[in-house]
Amino acid sequence: MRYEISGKDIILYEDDLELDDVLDTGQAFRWNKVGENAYFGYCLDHPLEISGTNGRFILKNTTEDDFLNVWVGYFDLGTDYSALRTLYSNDPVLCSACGFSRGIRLLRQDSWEALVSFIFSSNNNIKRIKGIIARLAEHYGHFPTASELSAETAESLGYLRAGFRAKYIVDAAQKVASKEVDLKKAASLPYDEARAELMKIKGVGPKVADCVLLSGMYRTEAFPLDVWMKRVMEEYYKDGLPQEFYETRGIAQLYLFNYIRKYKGEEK
DNA sequence: TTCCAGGCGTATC
DNA sequence: GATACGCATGGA
Repeated sequence: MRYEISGKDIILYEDDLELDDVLDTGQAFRWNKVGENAYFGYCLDHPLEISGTNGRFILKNTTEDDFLNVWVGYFDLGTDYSALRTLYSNDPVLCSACGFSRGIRLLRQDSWEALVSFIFSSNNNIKRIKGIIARLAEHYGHFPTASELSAETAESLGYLRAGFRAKYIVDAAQKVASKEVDLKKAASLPYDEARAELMKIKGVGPKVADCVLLSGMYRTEAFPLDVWMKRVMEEYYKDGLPQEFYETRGIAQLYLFNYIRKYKGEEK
């Protein structure tokens, strides 16, 4: 990663990044495509318009402070994804998946934002998830805190059209606001304990907990198994994923998920 | 009309 | 602990 300041913009040079691979693949739900290789979206309440491809990107109207304090972390620019793909290339299936979408990275999201987002993702599709979250942030004028949402009820959240998930959001907000579930502490617990802690929240099962751990707490050993990944495991990894990938299997999952969803999704 | 969507809670065995 | 089933909503 290398960058330079150009007027009010930041120019970012990063070979292992494509915006379509990270911002439009179901990792984060607050980005909208505003042109070819161009997106507008948010990390919590930090807005960003970013565009570019093939190793060169422009972060429009971004200060160096915001770049270093928010976006370097968000896009995980301190991690060498070429080295990860070299590791994964020891496995034939992962090797294909890495070649299929080279620009994938793990977005390091805020844990609360990730928790809310992935509760909404349950038995839902990406388009609707994005709509629900957009209505929520628009209603408050910012991404609401747990404390703000803890005063809501399933009924008062009716405008979200979130269906049965509204009551889960209220439960999450109340438990996080009261520290009954302490997201900060959970982030540093051993994996199994952290997962169990998150699953105290109604609407958070194994899959949502793993998504929050991976995307919201940068626990790369978390390995979300959704319907698509279950197909991958049945088809290619009947004996489980090779142990050598354990520590970063969550990132391996991103490549595999994107591969199966696009490749197999278009097949049927 | 029916089915499905990055699952989960509940009931039942 | 494993396995069915319902669940809000909206698009295909």
